Amino acid sequence: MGRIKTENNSTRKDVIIKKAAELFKEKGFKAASMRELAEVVGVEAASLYNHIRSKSELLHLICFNVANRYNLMMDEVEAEKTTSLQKIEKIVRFLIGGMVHNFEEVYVSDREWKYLSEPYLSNFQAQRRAYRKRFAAIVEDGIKKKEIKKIDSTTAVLIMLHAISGIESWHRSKQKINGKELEENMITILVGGLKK
Amino acid sequence: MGRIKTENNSTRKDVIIKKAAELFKEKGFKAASMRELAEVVGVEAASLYNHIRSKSELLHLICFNVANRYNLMMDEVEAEKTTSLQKIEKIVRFLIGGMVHNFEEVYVSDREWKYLSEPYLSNFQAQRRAYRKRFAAIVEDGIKKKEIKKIDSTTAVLIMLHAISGIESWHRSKQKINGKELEENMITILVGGLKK
DNA sequence: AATTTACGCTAACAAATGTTAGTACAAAAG
DNA sequence: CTTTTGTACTAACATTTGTTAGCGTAAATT
Repeated sequence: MGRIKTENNSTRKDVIIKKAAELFKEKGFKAASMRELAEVVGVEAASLYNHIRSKSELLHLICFNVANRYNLMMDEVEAEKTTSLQKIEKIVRFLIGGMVHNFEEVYVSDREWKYLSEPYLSNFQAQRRAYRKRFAAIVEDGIKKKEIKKIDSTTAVLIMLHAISGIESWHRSKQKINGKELEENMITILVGGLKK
Repeated sequence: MGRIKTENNSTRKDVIIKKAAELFKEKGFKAASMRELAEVVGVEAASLYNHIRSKSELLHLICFNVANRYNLMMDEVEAEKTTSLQKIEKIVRFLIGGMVHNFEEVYVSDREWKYLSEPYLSNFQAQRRAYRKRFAAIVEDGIKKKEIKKIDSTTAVLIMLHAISGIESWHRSKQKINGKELEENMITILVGGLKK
């Protein structure tokens, strides 16, 4: 077989990571084998190791790529001088966008992170906790300012994050409404459910 | 080692299924091995096969147990003569209760069903689809009767189901509010987000 | 053109997996 | 007490797994 085909200025490693995200999404990290990944990439299994260190490296590259993007977004939102509800809406829209346009990667980061190996596992979990805390703080702030119903902020965050990760079902579904429409519907229900 | 200890009038098979649900929840179906399960049960791996046919039998027993309960609940709700919003509230409360009190089993059925083998996989998916359709029909009905905001019913169902399955995080969380409080908060946000 | 690097291949490995065969013995049934 | 059944054990199996070693050649660099 020939070489791994790259396009634009992505490396061969990038190609492998992309295909890995698709495979891990479809089969789950544990069930996906390196031989399957190799076949999708168009190469023998052993050849993958010219580009990557291990299977678990693939997982942590995927997970931390997503986590970093989320953290950056959160920095941006916190810096804004807008109402809490507007901040929440921005976060939710960002997350929905991620689920719609970077589906595989986000999905894997969401569902397969528990197979990360140490020290990445602990690091990832810490980042996740911190991120949720920041999100909850915004909700809390909105409650104090009476923009938002008096509810448990942790539960509100939990609902939003998981509702969004459910976009997975939307991807699978046959008769799907378009992405923009999905986003507006989700905002209506989620943000609408918070508003006082 | 001695025999598998049963209590009340549960069979040894029941004990294995229960432990399997816990293990599958913790490690994931693929990552959980029969040798690990055996250790938890207090027996050698080969001994499990005196009670069960295969690893995958365990998974489908767990999944269909949950699916059957859900279908029965749905029959009951549909038969009621109440408003759509009341029906939805009842469904949501039932689902939350399941996540709180039968956590392992429900979690496994929710996240690991894709590892079912045929023909169980197709059967399960069909039941899942049907169940969601029934749920969406109730939402649809509420929209027609102007009890509920004009939204895409499929999206509404997706949000509710996934928000509820996110109770997983609540289980993991250290400083958790109690189950009843969680339920009321979820109802406020979810049902509140639908109400016109 | 000559040399070095990148990258593909085949072959093989040790470990882990689900599962079966065959055996021994305790509990239940007669 | 005797027989039968249920259930646990050890040993072994064929596969599948991630990964490494060693080799050859095409591409890149000089």
